[in-house]
Amino acid sequence: MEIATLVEAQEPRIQSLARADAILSVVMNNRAATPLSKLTETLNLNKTTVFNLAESLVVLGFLMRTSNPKGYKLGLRCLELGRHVSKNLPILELSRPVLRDLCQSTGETVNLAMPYFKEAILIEALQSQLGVRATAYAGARSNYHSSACGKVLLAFFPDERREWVLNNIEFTKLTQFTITDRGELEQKLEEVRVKGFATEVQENELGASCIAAPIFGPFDEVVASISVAGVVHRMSPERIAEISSELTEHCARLSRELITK
Amino acid sequence: MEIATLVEAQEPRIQSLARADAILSVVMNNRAATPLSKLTETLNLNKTTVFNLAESLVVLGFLMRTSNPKGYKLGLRCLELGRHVSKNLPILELSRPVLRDLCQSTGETVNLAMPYFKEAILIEALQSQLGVRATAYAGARSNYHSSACGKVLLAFFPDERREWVLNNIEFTKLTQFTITDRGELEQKLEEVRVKGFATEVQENELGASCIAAPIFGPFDEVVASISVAGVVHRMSPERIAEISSELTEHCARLSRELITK
DNA sequence: AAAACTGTTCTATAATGTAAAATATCAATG
DNA sequence: CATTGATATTTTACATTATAGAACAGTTTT
Repeated sequence: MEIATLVEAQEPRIQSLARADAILSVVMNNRAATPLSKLTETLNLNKTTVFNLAESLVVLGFLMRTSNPKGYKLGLRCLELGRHVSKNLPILELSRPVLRDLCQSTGETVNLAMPYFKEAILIEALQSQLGVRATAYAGARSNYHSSACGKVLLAFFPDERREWVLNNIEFTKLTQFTITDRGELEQKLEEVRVKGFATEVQENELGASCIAAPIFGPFDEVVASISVAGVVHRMSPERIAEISSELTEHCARLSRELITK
Repeated sequence: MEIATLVEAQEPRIQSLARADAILSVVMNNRAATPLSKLTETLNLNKTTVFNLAESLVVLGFLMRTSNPKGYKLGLRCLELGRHVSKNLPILELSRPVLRDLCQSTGETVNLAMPYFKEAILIEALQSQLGVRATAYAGARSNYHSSACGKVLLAFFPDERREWVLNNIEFTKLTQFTITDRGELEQKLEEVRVKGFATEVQENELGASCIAAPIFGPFDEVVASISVAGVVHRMSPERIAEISSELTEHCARLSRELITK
């Protein structure tokens, strides 16, 4: 089977890189500074191993040491690299004005997402100015099975890639409305392809509702999606229809612009 | 409040991490996608070594493979980590409105910088709306000896750290006005400490001029600096005086807010 | 069609990363 | 203020892993 040769299914060839990356993940997911002890126990690795890796990451700028409380947190090298990525993402530059427009016209939170490994990742997130709003932040990951922006991406992936994702993700139940059955999800994805956009009502988070449309690249591949997220009671069927038509229009234009670039 | 320190002088303990980081640097500094061959020749490493490292970085998301032209570019994992850093930098959140204010009131480009290793790094950069403007982008590094935001940081570092920087940086001559003599720079830094802010006139780039003031943390350590950069002919002595007083005021307030956090 | 170039796989080996033990540092408690 | 316990480093020896050479495959150039 060729599925095994998908880049994403492979194991990293260099062990220490995989471990260093795991350290960064743990540090990232810890609100407070992460002490060495916590790292070793979560990663189940030898003290010295983690210590040497972490200290190297400090020297390289990926981690910083904090002294009160003693531990590690993410360093400025991450920021440097991250900024370079966003600076060189044509889709991001291209869609920024669109995101602003949408945020303005709908008053809701607007996100730009791209496919990652087993999740989508938010590249940009403009917060609604309303008091009660969907909260999202750039850099956050978004489930393929429960979020609107994830579902559009998944729906329009080439079959092989969609298969791979469906085979590899866990259908985590986030609310009572989350789709946890693969067959059911595949059916919904078919609908998404027909309609040209995806919706999600409290499947990801209670009280929140979301609409998303796809952006295609020069080879007709989905490269990103834009989503509008709001509080569920503001999202009447009429409003959803309204927003989705505005959204799909914008996304279609962005796709065209991407092709001519 | 936690204070973070940089361990700058040491070598990374894990070779493969150092090499992976070097790969990321090369890829970052290449405008176009970087092919394997270019990586191996710039790093002077064996083909296979670089290949294994790079492929691992792909699997982990730090790099992406491009097919036209064939090569590597930075991946979304960098973005994910970078966003997490900025999301958790209190100084950034705190100063964002100040940066906006300054950008509005002066009409010039405004930057927030933090100390990195042998350079400062721009955490945020708000571009002036004027046609002719100083260009800067978040994630970019800024020299300690030639930029205003670098010089303020350096000026207010504890002696030991300033010593370390002065001993380790190269005084690269960027324009005919760049200070390339250590003694001269140290004298200027003394002035900076007396005045409370730093200026720079075409030392970094011909035609550009810059003013910067320091932000202090809870232990009276410089943690960041804000700079206002503009085209040199717009920066008359009077205007510099004007801007610097506004700037130092803002920075002093930010310092106070940081202390009480 | 051949040659030159770039990227990838295979394999042996030495160097590197690893982990155990020893030491040091710090915090908490009697 | 000593004593214990917890956490963080350093040292050291060894085994595994990363490495590089060689062979192979896949492209592009001539």
